[in-house]
Amino acid sequence: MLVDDIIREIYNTQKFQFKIGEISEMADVSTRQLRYWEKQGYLKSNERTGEQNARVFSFRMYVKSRLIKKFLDDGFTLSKANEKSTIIIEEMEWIHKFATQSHFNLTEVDGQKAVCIGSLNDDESQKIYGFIDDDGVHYRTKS
DNA sequence: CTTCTTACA
DNA sequence: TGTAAGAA
Repeated sequence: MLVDDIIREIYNTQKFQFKIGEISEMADVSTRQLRYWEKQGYLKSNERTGEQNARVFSFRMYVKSRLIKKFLDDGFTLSKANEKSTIIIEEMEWIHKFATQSHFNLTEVDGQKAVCIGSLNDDESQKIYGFIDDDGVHYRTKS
């Protein structure tokens, strides 16, 4: 399975806080592994909650456990799987920050949200805008 | 039924 | 890593 497919699969999830059993089921990883990965510092759980001091994992940790699982399946060692997963998580965070902090680039064109990519010359009508819908991303000038 | 820790195969 | 035990 491709990383992009996993990301897409993950973002269809609605819930954003999970118990270890839920992470285990969703990411297809044993609870034993999850506890071990946490002990190694590959995963971090939030403040323990409830009577049994049960771990609570964030959505990000679900993403990471799912990625580690993918790389383990690909034959990487746990240590390497963690490194590769960490890089992807960091990239995702960077992109998320970029997107959420780039409001100054967001405009409305023809009633649709769009981001100005720039223009090939000084002509305002030549500015290229990026749009996104269910079919994906596409670019065009103002109509 | 779930999770926790510890210990052993 | 799996599994079992006893406790919460």
